[in-house]
Amino acid sequence: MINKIKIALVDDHNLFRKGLIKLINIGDSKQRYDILFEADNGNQLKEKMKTPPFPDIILMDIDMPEVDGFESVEWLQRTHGDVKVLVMTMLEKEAAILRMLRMGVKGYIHKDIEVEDLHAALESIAANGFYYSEAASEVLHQNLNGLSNAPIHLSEKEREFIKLAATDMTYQQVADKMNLSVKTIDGYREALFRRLNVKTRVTLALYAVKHGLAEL
Amino acid sequence: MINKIKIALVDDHNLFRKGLIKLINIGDSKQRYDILFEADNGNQLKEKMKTPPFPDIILMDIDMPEVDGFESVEWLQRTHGDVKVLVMTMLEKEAAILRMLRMGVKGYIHKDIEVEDLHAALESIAANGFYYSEAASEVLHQNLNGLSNAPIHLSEKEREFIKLAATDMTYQQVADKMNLSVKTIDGYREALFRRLNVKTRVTLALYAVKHGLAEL
DNA sequence: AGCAAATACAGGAAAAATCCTCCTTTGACA
DNA sequence: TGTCAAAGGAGGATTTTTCCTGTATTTGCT
Repeated sequence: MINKIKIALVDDHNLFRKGLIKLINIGDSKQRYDILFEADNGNQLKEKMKTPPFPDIILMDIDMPEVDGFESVEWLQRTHGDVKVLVMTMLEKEAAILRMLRMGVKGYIHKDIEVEDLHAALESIAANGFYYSEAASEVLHQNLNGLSNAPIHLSEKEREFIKLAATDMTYQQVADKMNLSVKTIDGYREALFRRLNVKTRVTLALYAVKHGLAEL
Repeated sequence: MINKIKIALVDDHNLFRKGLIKLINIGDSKQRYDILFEADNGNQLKEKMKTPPFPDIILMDIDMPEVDGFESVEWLQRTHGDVKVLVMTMLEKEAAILRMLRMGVKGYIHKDIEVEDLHAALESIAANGFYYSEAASEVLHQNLNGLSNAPIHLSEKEREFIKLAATDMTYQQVADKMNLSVKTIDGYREALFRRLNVKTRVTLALYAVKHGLAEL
C-alpha cells in the first residue's frame, strides 16, 4: 500500500495525544497510518491546515481552550470539506452528539472506549468513510427530524467583549477600551445573551472562563 | 534489577489509561516498570488494593465518578500509607494542589505535560520518593511562607451565598433560597467583596470558580 | 442593482446591584 | 454584669445592568 492514511490529532492534553499516537501505531500492523500532526486547539489546527499536506482523518476533542471542537469542525467543513472528522470526547450529551452529526462529522466515539473500538473506528472511516458508535447511531436514528442547533461562532470583537465582561469593569469602561459606544456594547451583550443562552453578566463571565475566553 | 517498580493507574478514561501505559513502556528501556493494574475510579481501586501484590506508585486522576481522587488518596493514606501517589490531573487550581500536597501525595503533574516530564516524574518518585512540578512547588513554597495567601476562611453560609451568586439568580432569589432577607444577603456580599478583594458580583463568581466553590 | 446580514449607535424605562448609615438580638467572656 | 462582636436586618440613594424599540451604514452575495 503506497498511500498511507494521514491522521491529525486535535486535543488540548499533550499526554493524551502522545498516548493516543502509541495506541494507533500499536494496532497498525500494516503500517497504514501516518500521524501527520498534532494540535492543541482549533487555532493551532487552522495554522497547520494552511498548507499541504492535509490529513485524511482528524481525531478531534470537543472541549478545548480558545477554539473548541464545534468551531473547529464548522471551520473545517467550510474550508476543508473533504477531511473526515472523528470526534472523540467525554461528552455524552445528546445535544453535543447531534450537533456534531449535523455538522457532518464522520464518527463520534467516547474517550472511554476500548482500544479495539478505536481501531475499528479508524478502519471503518478509512474503508467506508464513516463510523458511528452505538450511542451516536441511536441519537441519529431518533432525531432524524429534530431541532436546529446553530453553531456558536464568536467574532473577534465578541471575544474581546466577553473577555472584558469577565472583569470588574463597567460596560462604560469596556466601551471606552474598545473604542465603541456603550450602546454598541449593549448590543453585543444582548446578542450574546441570546446566542449563549445566559441571562446575566455573571453567567456570561462563567461561560467565558469555561470556554477559555477569559482567564481565571 | 530484580524488583520491578509496580505501577497502578486510576483514571476514568480507558483510552487515556491505555495510552499512558504505552507511554510508560516506551520510555522504559530498562524494563523497570510493571503495570500492576488499572482502575476506573476509587471504588475499583479499593477492590484491587484488598490483596497483594500492592503497587509502589499509583498514578491518580482527581476527577472521577463515584469516588474521586481526594477520597481515594485519603483512603490510601489510611490503609496503605507506604504507597506513593502521583496525582495527574487537568486541575491547576491552587486549592486542589494544596489539598493534595497536604494529604501527602508524592507528586502532582498536569495532564498536559511532555512525555519526558512524565518519565522524569516516575524516575524521581522511584529514586527520591517525590516529584513536584514547577506549579506545585510554587504553590507549596508560597504557602509555607504565607506570602500571598491569607487563610481566607469562609463560613458555611458564605460558601452557600457565593455559590448562588455565581448563577443567574438575583439576590432576591438567593435570599429566598437561603431563607434570609435581601438585606442580609447584601451584608454577606459587602463583607465578601472586602475580604476577597473583588468589586463586583462578576469577579466574585470568578473567585468562586477558581477556588472550587462553584462549578463551571 | 438589490437585499439580507452584520455592525454601530440612540433614547428611555425598569430592574438589579452597589454603597452607606443605622438598628436589634444573641452569645461569648473578662 | 457590662462590653464587644457577629449575625440578621431596614431605609434610601446612586450606579449599573438589563430590556425594548428604532435608525443609519457597510458589506457580502446573487
